[in-house]
Order: sequence, then structure tokens, then C-alpha cells
Amino acid sequence: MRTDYAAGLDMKDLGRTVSACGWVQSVREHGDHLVFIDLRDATGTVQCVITERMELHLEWVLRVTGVVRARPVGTVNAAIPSGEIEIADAVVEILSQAQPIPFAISGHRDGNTDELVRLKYRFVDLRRSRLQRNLRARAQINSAIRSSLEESGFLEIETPLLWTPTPEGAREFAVPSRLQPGKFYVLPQSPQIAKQLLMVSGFDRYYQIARCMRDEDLRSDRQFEFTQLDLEASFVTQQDVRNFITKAVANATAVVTGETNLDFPTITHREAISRYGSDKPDLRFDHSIVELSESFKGSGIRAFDQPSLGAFVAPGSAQLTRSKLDELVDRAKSLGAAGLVWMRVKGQGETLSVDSPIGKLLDGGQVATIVEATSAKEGDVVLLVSGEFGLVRSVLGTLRVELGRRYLELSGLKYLWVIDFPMFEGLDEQGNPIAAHHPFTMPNPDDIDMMQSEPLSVRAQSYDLVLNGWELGSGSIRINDPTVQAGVFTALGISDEEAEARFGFLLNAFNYGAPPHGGFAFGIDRLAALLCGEETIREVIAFPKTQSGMDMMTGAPKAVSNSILGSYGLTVKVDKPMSTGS
RNA sequence: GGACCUGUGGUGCAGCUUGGAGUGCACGCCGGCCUGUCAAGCCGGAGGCCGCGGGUUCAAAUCCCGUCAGGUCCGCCA
Repeated sequence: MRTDYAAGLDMKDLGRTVSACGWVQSVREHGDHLVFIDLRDATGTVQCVITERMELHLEWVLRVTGVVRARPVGTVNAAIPSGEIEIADAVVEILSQAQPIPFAISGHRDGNTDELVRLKYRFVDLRRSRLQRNLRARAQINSAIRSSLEESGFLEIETPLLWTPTPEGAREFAVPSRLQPGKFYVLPQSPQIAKQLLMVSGFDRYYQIARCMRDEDLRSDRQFEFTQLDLEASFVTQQDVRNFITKAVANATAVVTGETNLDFPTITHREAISRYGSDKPDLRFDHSIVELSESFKGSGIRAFDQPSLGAFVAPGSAQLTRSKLDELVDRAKSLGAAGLVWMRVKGQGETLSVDSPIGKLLDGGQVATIVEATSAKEGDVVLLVSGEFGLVRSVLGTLRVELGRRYLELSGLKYLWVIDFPMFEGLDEQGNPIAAHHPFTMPNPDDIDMMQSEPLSVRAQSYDLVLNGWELGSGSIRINDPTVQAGVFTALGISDEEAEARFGFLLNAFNYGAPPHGGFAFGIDRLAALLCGEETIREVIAFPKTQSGMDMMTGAPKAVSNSILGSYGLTVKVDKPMSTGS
């Protein structure tokens, strides 16, 4: 049917009779005997010239046959690969007609349509070059990851989608059982436990590009279902695991962006919080936070004499007018800070001074201390927040990212490994520590003694991969020693009976010869979105759902008939009738 | 569960602050003209429950209340 793709035709094909198939992207009629058609297929477009006018409309599907000839001098279109040639004396076969499409998919009108309409007609939306490019890039990412891991001896193994409830962590989607009415499978939040079992089975390098499901509220970077690169290996150190992932991610990045000189620096969790106020710092810009509390102990300045005093130079200082600074103070308060002090640096050396609401309270030495510590230059605005260390860092970290993304020209890809996460991230209502990763994460051997006495100081052998301030994924070395596992469960306040009920099948497996192992999982949707320069993962997913979890194209979720419910032994009871939209 | 932004012919927008005939712009659609365009051009035309419901008013796209939908965020996402 087709001899060539549109974008593949060029001067080498002169004189050939070719057939191209695709959609009508543009019709330009110059009377009955000269009509130009831009025919679009999966690769691009080619101009076809017909000399007998016929009925043709946008998005009709055609097979066009004709002779490739060079375009007349002065009519070459340098913007497309086939722009030097055209299919002349074209014979057009109409393969399918189309109603007028609901929104423009090419030209200058492309790309601004309400997402509601785009999602309803997603099959049309996906014809747009941007989404075509994104989904092709995504496929290349998967392919690059597969070849990289297989080169290192990893084996792709599928794990069940119909899994068992593990009552902890993300809310799970339940699937009713017909053969066991009243009982449920759940869809996996991740193949975490399955892959650990595969390690016990001796498949010492496993990976899977795995679909995962979490019934939590959606965001621009979160859908119910998402795709992870899931990986686990035995007899490895965490450095080994990070090397595997680094290689796979570097490979995927190179394929999509052509970028081959990527750095994957490592920073400890403690340092990330201290310097950037975030466990997933955006390193496309510096503006790091410095700690000044030592310098102002006993200074008498109440706002500064606090457990922590953090300061950094505001990105976009030059654009921060007085009213914008006032807004920043409000923003800091809404983030939980008691207040925010700003100071604009005036002069330098001998003439150094600052313009600030608290300027009168500071002597020259104190001003110099702040300016020197933050490396502020004349005209810079230094932002300071005081209070408890954690709050100071979260407020300044948020402001740092918000200002940086708003005022700085950010470009490039900045990967970062964040290591040495704490084992626990605080205490629950009963005073038990809350696991920061999952309860199978191996503590740092140097810290195991503190498990009972000082659990919040225990570091885990876990690590996150961060790209441009987005958490791509995380991993850890797992516990394979039942004694250590028991200690962690005790610290978490999980009784033997409870552990048995939740994870019994895994703990049991560990009694039959469990190798030391560790792994990682990261979000392919997020990686693809970042590599494609997209703000949301919906732009790299063929059929995404809206924030309320609806599929605008199919109408899902929908009610099902009583006979279907009956076969599962279910009845439906709802307070609110299902929304029908408007 | 909460906060904020948005909803106007098929699409994108303006109009809303300060109520006065659905008035305008661009694109698409339909018809006509047109032999080198590529966002073709020119002429003409059709197309509207101003998301939905209620309220205020002589009068509501505009003001008020509620509601639905889309988006962004908080909570949530071991």
C-alpha cells in the first residue's frame, strides 16, 4: 500500500513513482488545476500536488501516488525534511473521510486547547507532533533502559497484577474475586515484595518496566497508574545498584537528548536539607542556604537568636520590588514561618550597608557577617528565616525553588544522588518511629546500636535519584537478616503477630536462604516528562485521567450492572449519585 | 477533606472591575473566486442555554449564593 514514509522522501528519490499514506494536514487550493496537499504520516509531512480539484478535507485519510520531483526554484520549504521535493501529478485514493476535528492539531493554533477537550478526543490530540514526539521518546527511553540493563545481565521478569493487600502505605485499588466472593485482590503499588522473593529464588539480577497502581489523589506528576523501572540485585552494595541505575538513566538521557556528558553527583540527605532545604534539591541553580545561628547567639536580636537562622541570596533579587518582598513575607508565614527578614545589600567594603526592615537593629559587623556568609553582592536580596531547624529549612527551601523557577533561566539536566536518608522520619501518635522508606530497608551498620535508644538518628542504606528537583525514584539495600528485621519491627512498634499477618510470606521466605540484596525503582513517566521538557506527566501518557480520576474519553469509572455485582457477591451503597458532568 | 485559578459559537481569546439588545477579534466550518502555495490569499455566509441551578434588580455573560467540570497546590502518595 505504501512505498515510502513522508519524511523519508527527498532528492534521492527524484523520478520515482511512490505511494504515501496518511492524513490531510493542509489543503491549499489555487483554482481547479493546482491544489497542494500536505500529507502527514507517522514521520512527518510531504507536499502533494494535484491538478484536478476534488473534495478533500482536513484529516481525511489518503493514499497518494505520484512521481517525486524537485520543487521549482524559490518554492523549497527548508522547515521539513521533504521540503526540497513534492509528489507531482498525484492520484488520490480516499481511504477514510473525517468530520471536522474539534480543535486544531497543527500550525500556529496548535497546543492551547482546554485539556478537557483534548482528553475527550485524545485519539485526535495524539496526532499532534508534540505528543507523537513524546511517546516516541518514551519508547526510546524504555528501549535504552532495557538494553543497558540486559548488557549487565539483568533479566526481565513479570510479576502479578492481582496481588495481595499489604495494609500500609498507599491506598490500594481492590479487585473483587468471583471465585471467592467477598474477597479481594489488590493491584500492586509496586512489585517490591515480589522482586525480593525473586532474589530468594536466585534470579540475582531482575528488572521490570512495571505498571504500578496507587489510589491516591492525582497531581501534575502523579496518576493512579504509573510506570516504574523496577530493579533488584543480589550480592551487591548500594554503590553497585546506583551504578546500574546511573548507567541506564544516562543511556536513556543520551538517546532522547543527545547529552552524553552527564554528572551524577552524590550528596547526603543531611547536607541536602541543610544547604537546599529539600531532600530533592533542584541543582540547576546554586543559591544555597547558610546557617548563621552561631553568629547571633546572645546577640539580643530576638528574631535571630533562635535554634536555627538560615539565610540565602534570593534568586531574581533585581526583580524583587518592595511589594514583591512583602508578598514573600506573607508566603513565608503561610509556609509556617514566624516571619521573614529581607535585606538588600547596598555598597560594598567600607560603604557596605543594607536596606531592611530590621536594618537599624544590626551593627556593621553583623551586616558584614551576613553578607560575607551568603556571598551576597551589591543589589542582592538576602532572605533570612529563624526558628526550629526543620521549619527554617523547609520554608527557605520552598522559597528557593519558587524564586529560582520564577526568575532564573533554568536549563539543562541536573541529576543528583541523595544518600544516607534517615531510617525513620518522625514519631507517630503512639510515639513509634515512622519508617521513611519501607520496613525492609537495611539500616547503616554503624548506626544499628542506636535503633532503640536514638532511632531518629539511624541512617538507612537508602538512596534517591533526583533530576531538576523532581524525585525520580528511590532504592535501598534490604534486610536479609531476620534478627535485624525483628529489631526494625520492634522499633516501628510492629508486633510479631502483626508482622506475620502483613508480610508473613516474605519473612517465611527469608528463612529458606535469602541472599543480601538491594534495588531501586524510578518513575518512567517523570523521567520521560523531564527529558521531553513537559510540565506534567500527562503529556507523556497516551491516555491519562483527570485530577478527579475520570477518563474523559471512555467515561470511566462507570456503574456496572447488578448482575456483574452479583457475580462478585457485592451490592453498591452510595450517598451521592454519580456525577454526570454538565 | 481544604485553598486558589478557569468555564463566552467547533477552537483560542476579549467583554465581567463600574449591570443596559450577545457586541468584537483570530482560527476552523460552508459557498464562491483564484496556476506555486506551504499559517496560502480575496469575497460572502452559517453557527451562542455566556457550564448548570437559584437569588438580587425594571434589567445579569457581568453582582451574590450554591453546584458541576478542568487545572494548580495543601492534606495524601510506606
